[in-house]
Amino acid sequence: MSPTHTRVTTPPADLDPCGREEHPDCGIRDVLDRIGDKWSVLVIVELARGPRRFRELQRAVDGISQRMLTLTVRRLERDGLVLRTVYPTVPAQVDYRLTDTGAGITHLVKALADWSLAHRAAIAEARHAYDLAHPGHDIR
Amino acid sequence: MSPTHTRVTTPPADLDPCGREEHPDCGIRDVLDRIGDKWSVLVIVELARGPRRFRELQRAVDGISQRMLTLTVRRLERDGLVLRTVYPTVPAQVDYRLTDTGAGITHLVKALADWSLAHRAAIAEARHAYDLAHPGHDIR
DNA sequence: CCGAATCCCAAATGATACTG
DNA sequence: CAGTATCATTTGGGATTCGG
Repeated sequence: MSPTHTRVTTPPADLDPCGREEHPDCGIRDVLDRIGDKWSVLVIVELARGPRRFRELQRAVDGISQRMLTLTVRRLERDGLVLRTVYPTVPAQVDYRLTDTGAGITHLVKALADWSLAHRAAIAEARHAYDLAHPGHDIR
Repeated sequence: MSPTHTRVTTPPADLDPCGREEHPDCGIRDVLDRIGDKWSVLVIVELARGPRRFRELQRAVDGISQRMLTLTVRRLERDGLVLRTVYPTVPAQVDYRLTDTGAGITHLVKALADWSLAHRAAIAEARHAYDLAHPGHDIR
């Protein structure tokens, strides 16, 4: 039959913009603002393999500009995920390593990567089908 | 001694842009491009609580514009994470729900949220300390 | 080697008005 | 209600140059 229930949800979404009850909306924004950018995760992944110097990181991440690497590691340092150590040699030498907190995030990253690999094919297929069904409809 | 190798980077970055060896870099980019934007995760979280109509979603997510909600759900639909159903009533009625694939991603999101909540305080503190130690140094 | 400073472009998002 | 169309703005990020 047809849906007879008129009111559907319409909860008081005004109060408490964060997560009332138990759903985790708000916390999520926090993480995503931190690792959702273009490079942070890749840097974390590389650092998860061991301490790295600046140039090593730049070579490993492949494609990152000097400016973005600087910004990325600085933000990670600011959030306490990465420890930055400067050796007053000449020329300068700086190494980066994950803090304990930063190391903990690698588990999440791993889970993300696993899920992605597991569903990559399905997603690609869905996209292909969508694009066939909606020619000229550009939403990218 | 000094580094005798003159050439610095400029490697054949064209070949194998993805991850050689076994590290999962590439897959990660895939997921992040999908859920790393400003709204996708919030929409997914809301849909995880049950099917929603367009307006319901907009009210629930709180802050999202009509335009961005449209774009977000369209992309999720394209990737096969969300199923969009149009009822040819008047006025129009459309509902959105997670596909099985989309539902599976909620576990990741949950893990992300949990981690975030668990470390939120530590991160806030780290930021505060950093900002105190680096006054006027804006890296946001 | 490790950055900071500057300039500039492209993409993401927001605001607003209009429509079936 | 559920969008589409435009325009304005903000943001992310690349290229280049300079300095310790």
